[in-house]
Amino acid sequence: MKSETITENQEITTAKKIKKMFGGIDPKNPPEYCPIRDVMALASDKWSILIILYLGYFPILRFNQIKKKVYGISSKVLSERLKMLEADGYLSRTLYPEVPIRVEYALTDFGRSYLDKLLELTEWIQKYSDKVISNRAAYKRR
Amino acid sequence: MKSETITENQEITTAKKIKKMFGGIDPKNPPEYCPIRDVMALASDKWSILIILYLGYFPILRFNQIKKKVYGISSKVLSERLKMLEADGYLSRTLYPEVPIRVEYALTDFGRSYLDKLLELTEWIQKYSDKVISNRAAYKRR
DNA sequence: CGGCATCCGAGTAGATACTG
DNA sequence: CAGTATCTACTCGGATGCCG
Repeated sequence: MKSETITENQEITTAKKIKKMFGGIDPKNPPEYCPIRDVMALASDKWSILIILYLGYFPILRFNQIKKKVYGISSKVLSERLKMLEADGYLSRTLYPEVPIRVEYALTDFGRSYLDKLLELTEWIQKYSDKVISNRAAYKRR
Repeated sequence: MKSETITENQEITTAKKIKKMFGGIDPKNPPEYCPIRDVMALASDKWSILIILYLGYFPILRFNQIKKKVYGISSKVLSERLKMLEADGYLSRTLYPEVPIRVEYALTDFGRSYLDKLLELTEWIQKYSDKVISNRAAYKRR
């Protein structure tokens, strides 16, 4: 049957992708360290995502501007995340030694390319989040 | 200039996507609760991701099979994640009342559609994880 | 086999205060 | 303004033991 064949092909493609990935993502080799997990940890962190999204929308932002926009984040966590995101190459930090001091953050090209991927995922999640929430509510009621 | 125009268009498209999203993702309204963050929290959790990837590759898995594959996860955390992922609709849980009991987990259609999105992101991360790790090392050396 | 209950330790986030 | 320092609170994960 036609639709089954398509489905099967789709599954085979998916399986190939996953197989290719498990070389890197499978934490069994080495068991103690997996770079992909490590990179994912920062990149999928809730604060990181919001910071990257806001810098995608407002190309240049200063520390306290980000802090206001990313509702609920503390100075401590924000400065930690900014430092890590800079270290990993997602964003740039430019210091202007004026008085008072001015620091500007912006996405790098690399950061923008990640933003594109991220947007695809968050769009999907946005599209289905209501469904997920209602799934969850229905499950609780059982 | 041509390349600038393309870049600008790309930025405008990105900005539109983000703007559309901020209606849902911006935690300011309501400040106390954002469904997208909530859904993301589970969906981007490192254990959840590994579980979904393995179920993408092996269509049906039992509890202890998953536990062996997802290296390092404890029974407690695995059963928590499975319950949450089932509640949110990503996977199905089928109990066979034999002795000893048998329980099988599989992705739902919804779970598979999420897997597709997830693979796009993890492929990107896999592609660039070396770069990120070396970025990070270079940053530390400064 | 497939969990759940309990306890405990580590790490992380938040609040607050302070500084170049 | 852009952080850092310190302390506390609390969540989360791991270990263990038990049960249907």
